[in-house]
Amino acid sequence: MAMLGRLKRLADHLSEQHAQVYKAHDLTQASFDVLATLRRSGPPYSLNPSALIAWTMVTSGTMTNRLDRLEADGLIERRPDPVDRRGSVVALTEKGFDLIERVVTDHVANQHRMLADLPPDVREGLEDALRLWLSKFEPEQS
Amino acid sequence: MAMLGRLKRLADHLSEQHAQVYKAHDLTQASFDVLATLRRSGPPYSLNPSALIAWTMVTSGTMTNRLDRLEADGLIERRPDPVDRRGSVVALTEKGFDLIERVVTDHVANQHRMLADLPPDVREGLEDALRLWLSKFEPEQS
DNA sequence: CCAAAATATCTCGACGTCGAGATAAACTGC
DNA sequence: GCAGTTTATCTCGACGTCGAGATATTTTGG
Repeated sequence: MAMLGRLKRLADHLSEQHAQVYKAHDLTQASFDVLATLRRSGPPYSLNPSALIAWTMVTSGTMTNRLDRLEADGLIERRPDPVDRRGSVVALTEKGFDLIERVVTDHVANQHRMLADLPPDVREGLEDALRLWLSKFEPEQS
Repeated sequence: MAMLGRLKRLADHLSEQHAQVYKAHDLTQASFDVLATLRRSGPPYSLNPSALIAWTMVTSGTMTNRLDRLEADGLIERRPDPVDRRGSVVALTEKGFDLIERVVTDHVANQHRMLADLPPDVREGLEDALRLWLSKFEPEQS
């Protein structure tokens, strides 16, 4: 019973920790997600909005809004898609790339720090339990 | 590493499950929290906004907004506080009380259903791990 | 080829949240 | 008593999200 509350509160605390890292670089979870997705896609660090929507699992309205802000901040660029005039291609600018490199470094360090709070055996048990429970909601991965 | 993502996704799925119950009664997590807090306070099912703010851990602006909606829906009433003219007293209306009774019933059943997905031994391990980890963020309870 | 269906993206209004700042009333210390 | 501080609540603007509904373009089936 109380476990559900604890799980949620813990997740909230962890998100808050993450948010602090983003904030130190003037980003939010939302903007980090987009930039990190572009970075993860590898050179030339560009994807169309549809792909970003699929990866980040937000609605198109939300993505438009995110891209508007990132573009205004000069972190991404929207270019016309050469092969589909309905669409566009979103690419990291140099400024955006440099920023996300730095943020990811901090982000990863932060994740290690968070996990370091947990003894290895507890962590393994937790890992297994989460995987099992999550499988009830996300049947298969690959 | 991936564990942090799983934890968050699991928490999101569970929240989503909760949200479905609320939605079936035309409530949101936000409005449920307020009504449930009032109900939990026992007769006469009333608290002032400050107390609600403390229990639900939201800002005063958020609480004003929540109360406005709940009042418009006739689920709560705002009465002047007889002993402090700065404040007011928020009370469940009969309609609000009847509603939250029903929702809580469903909510509890839903929680049991969610936990039933988990074998008892896994659950105990998870419980302990969560408690331990959470204690790093919430040092003491009582 | 073309009409109909599908797709890519944007627009817009509603909601929920925060946080800074207003307002009014109640306390506090002389 | 009263000036200064604290407290209770509300207001307001910014942000982020969703979802329904444009709009433009591409794809599909005959």
